[in-house]
Order: sequence, then C-alpha cells, then structure tokens
Amino acid sequence: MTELGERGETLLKTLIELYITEGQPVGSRTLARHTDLNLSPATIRNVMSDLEDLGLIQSPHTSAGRIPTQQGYRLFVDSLLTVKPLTSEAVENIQSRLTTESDPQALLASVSDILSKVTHFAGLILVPGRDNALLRQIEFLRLSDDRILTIMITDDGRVQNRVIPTDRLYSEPELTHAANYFNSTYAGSSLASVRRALLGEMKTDSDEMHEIMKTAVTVAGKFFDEEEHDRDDVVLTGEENLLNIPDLCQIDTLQKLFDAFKTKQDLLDLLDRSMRVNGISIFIGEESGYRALDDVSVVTAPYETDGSIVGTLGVIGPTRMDYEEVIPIVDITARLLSGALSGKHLTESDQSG
Amino acid sequence: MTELGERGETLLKTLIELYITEGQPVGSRTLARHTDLNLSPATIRNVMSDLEDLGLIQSPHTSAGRIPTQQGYRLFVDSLLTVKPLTSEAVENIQSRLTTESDPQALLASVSDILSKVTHFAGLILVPGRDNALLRQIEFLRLSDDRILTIMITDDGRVQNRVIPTDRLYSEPELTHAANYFNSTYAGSSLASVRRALLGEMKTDSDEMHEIMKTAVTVAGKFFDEEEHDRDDVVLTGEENLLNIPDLCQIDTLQKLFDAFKTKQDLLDLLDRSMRVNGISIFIGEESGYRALDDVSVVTAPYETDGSIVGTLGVIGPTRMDYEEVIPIVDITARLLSGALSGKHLTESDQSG
DNA sequence: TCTAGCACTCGATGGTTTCGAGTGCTATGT
DNA sequence: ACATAGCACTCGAAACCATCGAGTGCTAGA
Repeated sequence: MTELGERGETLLKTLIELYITEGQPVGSRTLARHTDLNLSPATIRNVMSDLEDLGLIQSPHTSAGRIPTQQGYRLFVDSLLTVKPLTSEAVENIQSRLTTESDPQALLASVSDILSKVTHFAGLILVPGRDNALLRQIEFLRLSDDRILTIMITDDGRVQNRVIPTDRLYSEPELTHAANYFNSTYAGSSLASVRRALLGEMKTDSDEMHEIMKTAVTVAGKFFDEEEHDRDDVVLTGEENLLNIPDLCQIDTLQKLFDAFKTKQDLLDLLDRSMRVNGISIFIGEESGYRALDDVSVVTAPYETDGSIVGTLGVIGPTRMDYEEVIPIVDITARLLSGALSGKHLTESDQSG
Repeated sequence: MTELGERGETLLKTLIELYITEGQPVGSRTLARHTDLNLSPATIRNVMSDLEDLGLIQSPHTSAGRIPTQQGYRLFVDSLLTVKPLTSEAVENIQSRLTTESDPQALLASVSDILSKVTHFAGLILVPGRDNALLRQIEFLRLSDDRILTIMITDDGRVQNRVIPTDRLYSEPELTHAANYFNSTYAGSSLASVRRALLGEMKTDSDEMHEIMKTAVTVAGKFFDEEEHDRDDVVLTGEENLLNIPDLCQIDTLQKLFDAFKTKQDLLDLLDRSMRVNGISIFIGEESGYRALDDVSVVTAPYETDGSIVGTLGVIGPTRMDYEEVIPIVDITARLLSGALSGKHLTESDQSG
C-alpha cells in the first residue's frame, strides 16, 4: 500500500508545513486544528500511523509529535508543495541588485551574495571554467629580461593575466609579432581547442616553424600549461548565516560543513551534477551523498548564456527550510541571471547605459 | 601593593601555563604539585588570594580553582612568558611552504594559510594596498568601439586590469601613443602621486593639452577613479579551525566572530593599528576594542619589504592560547616572509631559480 | 469508518541529596 | 613574620526522584 489517498496527502502536507514554520514535532491535536477536514485527533493518529509505516514521518520519541523524514520531504517537494509566487517587489529587488554589476565575473560572484541575503542561508554559484569560452585576443608584454606578462581576453569578457618566466630574452617587436600571429591564427577558437592545437604544435619539429611562430607557441604554451585557472570554480557566500540556524547548532555538524566549504570540491561536484539536469534540483539531507551535507538541503538551478546552460547556482540551508519560498527564489534568480548574461558579450557592443 | 614578588610571579606563570594546557580552573593543590617551591597548598592559597586582589586571576565560583583574567594574561605575555624556540624543523616547514610560491600576490595569500595550518587557529594577513607601489607600466587595449582594457603593472609585480567604458571611439595607434606618453611621464611614481597628478590634470583647461595627453588622462583617470581596488585588504583563512575550539563553543560568540570575518573591516582596522607598532602585538580578549573579538586573542607581527614595513600578519585564536608557542610562530613567519619578499621586485631581475 | 475513552510512555522540569574539590580562616609551630 | 595543618564552609556536578503534560496506541462503541 504505497498509496496515501487525498486525506493522507493533505495531512502530510500540513504537517510538513507546520513543522517547517514551527520547528517543533507536530502532534495529532495540533494537526487536527490546522486542517479543515474536521477530523478528530484520534483519526488523525491513525493516518499518522500509516504515514509512519510508509516511512514519511517519524517521532523522535514516544510522547512527542511527528517530524518529516527525508522521504517525507522528498514526496513533499516532488508533488505536494505549492510554491509561493514571489512578490514583484522581491523580483525587482533581485533584478536591481543584478543590474548594478557590469563586469560579468563580478556579476556571477554577486549572485551568490544575493541568494544568501534573500534566503538568509548560504548562497553558492558555479562559475564556469573558461575552456568553452572563445579566445578573443592575447597580448605579450615584456616585463623584464626574463619575464613576460601574458594577457588573454575571452569573448565572455573575462581577462586573465599571468607572468611567464622565460629562458631567453625576447624583444618587444618580436613579442608583438608573435601575439599578432597568434591572434590571427586562433582568435575565435575555444580555449580547449587552442590548448589542443598548442600541444600538437609543440610536438612537431620546431625547425619547420618560423621564429615568430616558435615564440608564440612557446610563450602561449607556458600560459596555457597551468591548468588550474581554467577549472570551474564555486563561489560561496553567507556561510555565517548557517550559524544562526537552530537546526544546525551541533558544533561538529558545522565543523564538517565548513570543512567542505573550504575545500569546495564536494560543492563543485554537486553543482556539476545538477548542471546536467534541466531545471531545479533539490538534494535533501543525505540524498546528495556527501557526508558534510547530510544535515542540510541544497536547492539549485542552472543558468544559461544565450540559450545554453553554462553554470548552476543555488542555496544551502537546513533540511527544514521553507522550500515553497526558496525554490522560486532560486528559480527566478537563475532566470534573471541568464537574462542579464545574454547579450553581455563584449564582441557585441550593443549594450550601453 | 602592586608588587608581586618573585614567588607570586612564579605561581602566576605556572598557573597560567597549567590553565592553558589543561583548560580547567587550577586549584592550590594542583599548583603546589606543579611547582618546585615546596610550598603547601595553604600557603599557595594565600598567594592566590593576593593575586586575585590584584585582579590577575579569578575564580569562576567559590569552590573552583582560579583562572587568569585578561590582566593576568597581559602580565604573563608582557613579562612572564618564556617563548619556546621553534624547532629548526618547524622553521624549515614554514620556509619551504613559503618558497613554493613565486607570484608575490599569491605568496601573501598563502602565508595566511600557513599560519592557520601551523597554529590550528585562523591565520590572517594584511595585504597592502597599491597606493605606495610604484607605477611600472600601463597599457591600453581596444576591446570594442566603446570599451578599453587597461592594464597596470606595478613594481611589486602585481598586475591589475580593468575594462573601461568610453564615450567615443579610440583608435589603436591613438591608444598606443597615449600609453607611451603616460608611461614616460609617470613610470616610477607612486600610485598615490599619479592619482594626485591626474586629478590636477583633469581640472586644468583641456584645450592646453595635446590630444594624446587628453586621451591618456581621460582613460587612465577612469582607471584610477575606482578607489576600491587600491585599499588594503585582509586575507583570512582557517576560520573553520575556530569551530573546533572548546572555548568558543557558544554559537552566538561564533556568530559575532564570523560576521566580523565577513565584513573584515574590524580586522583591517586592527591590523592597520598593529602595523604602526614595531614588533609583535598581542590583543587579549576585549583589549582590541572590537566586540566581535571579545572572546579571542590576536597575535600579529608586521612584515617588511626591503627594510620598510608594508603589512601585518597574524593569528586569531582563543584567549586561552599557547602564547609561548604562537608568538614565535608569528614572529618567524613575519621574518621569513620579509626575507622572501625582499629582492623579489620585478625591476631587479636578479632572482632566478 | 470515525470517534471517544483510557492507560501508557517518555521527555522536560524542578527539587533534593550526595559528593568532592577547593576555599578562607584560625591556631600553631618555626 | 612566615609557613603549615586543621577545619568548617561553599558551591557546582551528578544522581535521583516525583510530577507534569503532550502525545501515543489500543479498544470499544456509534
């Protein structure tokens, strides 16, 4: 008997909603009062007993009310909850915070901040690596006899620079020519393909290349060699909000959580997984599979640039969070961010304030 | 009678050391056993009573031992403590971690990490703003019709770039000339003085300037206009270590602390104050004057580049921290960092690996 | 199928007792 | 004058106990 019946669903729903707002185990009497089914506590108790058999609720101890289990929350978010539509005021609030940032890099980081401020939980966002970005321009600047500053600009407006130590002296004109050669050859290609091409070039017998080409390949090769900066990254803000939450008062829970926040690897994995899903993802408690996140829930939504998903954003909060409120916030923020990102490329200079 | 006498000092010192290692109030019997003065507990009690009258120790309640007060700690660190010299092993540990970073910016950030790892507390470092750095080179790159990428390199090896929106189109050669003009005029000046000069230039009647000069002043002016990036900044790491500390188990204490960590303003103020002091600074509990830091102690030491103090680094831990161990760690780290920084300027290309 | 009644459970609360570490005081010895 | 031994006292921690009440499961009856 995996079927609940409409009455069971209504009761489960109100029970969870009550528990989310009150934070206390809810008993049959309270539940009877907060529903318009006109059922006596005794009847409610029978239904609750069934719900407990189905593993949807549980009681912390004999003489306490019931609280939702992980499965209960799951059923709730899957088919029971009625999302509260955001007030247009709230939407405008998010929108206005978004539009104040013009630099795309800073924009993404600020989104995490917005999410944490609005939800009072921790906000996070997966900032996509550059490997799919297209090379726009590269420049080599001579700093000293054995150091070159390499600057790369990609079509998503990001600028990256790195100081390259060299084993011989390169003259200014030589570097300029090399950059010109490089730009004419690779501009418009994705960084991943440039990296691949460079690997190929560096293998071929260098005697066959012009000196200029050699210079370009050598310097740019060193630049592209350091993988680290190209990986996806997670920006996390508002962690301190989680200290406020009574559900997470156990110090070792917080310890686990903040350790995970520091390394970020688990968060990155999780966001990466949720990026492959089309739409809101919700990980309740242990569902995520990461020990550190056992006592929290994560709500995420992918965001896109010009129609294709490029990253994910979301919120980390207690399992007992107000899903009906958080879900639309995450959803809307992802949409607004997608809107703000599209058409922001520097290649199209159609935007002006 | 503000004089303790040698016996009082010895007892206070061992009491504090015992309390630091054990974390428990220490009574007269324990104190008698851990000292070689051959005094009975009763005698010790008399001395302790005196120490309490002087405000150096206190008892949490009648039938408990004594714990140091803030003043007790203060006297202890000022004149009683015997710093444990670091093992050369430990020094080499820090040294090796320092030398792996070549980029000065990353180096500073990693120092904070080292401090937190070695002490198991939170490490922090004041990364000096660029205003005292000397301008080395500036470059203007045309990104699109209305955007210019400005790149500035300072003599401390830092590179900064910013996208400048423009109100008219600038040609490539125009920008190159403007950059050349700017470099020949201002290279070698401190950023502060460049900023000042630019303000002056922008006020003077622009008709008197060449077109090239006007371009340079306009574009660079916008670049220098955004103050924010030039401020000193605090890098803080290992905050999560503080969650482990039994002394800081109260959730609201941590909340206060982490809120301060987020805004960083208080930390910045504190580090800035301690930069004016020549040598180790220790702020015990409420001494710092910031509410958020009431329950912790901060140990800092300034570090220098080529003989002049440029920043401060330090550790945040519980008031009951092992000062005899932490102080030399902070001290040595500051010295090693100073050593690593000196001679690292890109203007002198004398360093090679 | 719902309801009313009832005995039962169990955490929370608050009072009491015991225990022991530690204190302050005082009298005594050196 | 100083150190010590003895002693009554204090007070928190822990253990124990009774009470209270919210909530339960079960059963009998509408």
